[in-house]
Amino acid sequence: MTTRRTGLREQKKQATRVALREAALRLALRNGPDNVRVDDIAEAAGVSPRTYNNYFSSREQAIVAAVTAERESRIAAAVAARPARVRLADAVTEAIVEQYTEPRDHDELLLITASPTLRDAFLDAAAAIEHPLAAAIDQRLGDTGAPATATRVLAASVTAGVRVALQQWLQPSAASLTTGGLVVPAGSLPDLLRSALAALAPALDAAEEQAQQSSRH
Amino acid sequence: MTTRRTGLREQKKQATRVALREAALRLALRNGPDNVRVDDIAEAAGVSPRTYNNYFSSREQAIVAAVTAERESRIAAAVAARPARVRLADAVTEAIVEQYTEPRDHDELLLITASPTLRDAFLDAAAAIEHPLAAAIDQRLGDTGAPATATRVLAASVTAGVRVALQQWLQPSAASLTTGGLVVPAGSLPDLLRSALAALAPALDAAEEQAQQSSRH
DNA sequence: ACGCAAACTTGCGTGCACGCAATATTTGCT
DNA sequence: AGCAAATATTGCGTGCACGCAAGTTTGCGT
Repeated sequence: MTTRRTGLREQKKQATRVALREAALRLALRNGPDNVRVDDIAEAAGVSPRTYNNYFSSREQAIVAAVTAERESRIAAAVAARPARVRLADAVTEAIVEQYTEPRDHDELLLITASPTLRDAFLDAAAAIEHPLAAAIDQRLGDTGAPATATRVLAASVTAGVRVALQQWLQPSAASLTTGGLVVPAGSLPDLLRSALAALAPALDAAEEQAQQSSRH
Repeated sequence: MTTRRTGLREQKKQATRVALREAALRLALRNGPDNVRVDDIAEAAGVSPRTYNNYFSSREQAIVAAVTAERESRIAAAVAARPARVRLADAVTEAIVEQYTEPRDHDELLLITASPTLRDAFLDAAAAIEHPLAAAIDQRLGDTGAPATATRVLAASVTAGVRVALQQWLQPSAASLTTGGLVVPAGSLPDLLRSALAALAPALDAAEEQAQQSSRH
């Protein structure tokens, strides 16, 4: 019920998708991120180069997909899993922090930090949480099926907040400059996420409030 | 004082930049958006194809740049121009609505609506308001020079809200579906922008409140 | 069991983005 | 004015994304 669609076909598709992203990661770790051609990945996964682009629309996408895996759906599930009485803002924040805190292999993160191109692809991949998140938020308030504008904006904003936090985290820790004030960019990812999303809590609260008002008839 | 940097060199750069984007727009209008090769644009602007990519990093970018022009800086200026006592949320919202309402030629917008690739490029271009916006917001509250995390998140969220509004506006007006509820996607751009940004007003209010508290010593 | 239709893969061709190194132009300085 | 450093332009070469039109596999109804 998670994937829908028929059986054997989809199975094979997922298989090649996994094969591709694992091959991509393995080669990137072995040869360095810039010394991996998409032909190599395709060959290592046993498909044609053209097929690679039927699965991933850029060279970097497969590599970060291997690290990111199915984070999007797990975040949405984590939001849905929180008890209905916790604040929406807290549910979202903690679900995100939880999914970004899990003990990821550090080799892979170093790999991503290495190449600017990979960093960008990583940030782009994080944007994939937007739609699942919108669905989860929509379900928590009203669940109107058709996600209202406010819901979409909130999901997009949370996604943007996550991006900002990740940017600060990946920042090459540019030290204090001539501006005088120290910018304190570095920090632990959970802290960065929490303080980024804190700025959006009032908006989430307001939406929740409004949904509760219109539900009690 | 707007651009800094020395004189004649920068002048020529801006000239070719304008030449490129105007050539791009003209050719796109004449031949249709998909029948314009970057070599054509470069030739029409009197530079080498390689130089084109020193100015624009994608084929579509020059076309949308011709329509978008300097909207980013104008939005930032419009935010700064509002009197200091209007709510931050209102200042931002109205500045954005104002800049997106100006009587743009409709031929150009039809052009963008035509090709999916151009639509994407247009949405990407809208994201360029994020940094100017962050600067403007930062100036309005505290003006700490080093934009705080909250400021960056708010600017990113507003940008995301604008993107959602533009998406709804550009939507091919998919009519009501089997879901039963009509989604009412279409509408005037100002309305869409206002209702999208309304969802973020509480967050902007909260940030403003907090800035005022810490400023009164 | 058979066969058709839908979905997936593949090769090919085209246009594109961009690193690199050579060349040309502008700038600031004396 | 003249020169050296900084900065822009250009051609070239490589790898990549993707539309298209075969060929191949899978699913499903009868």
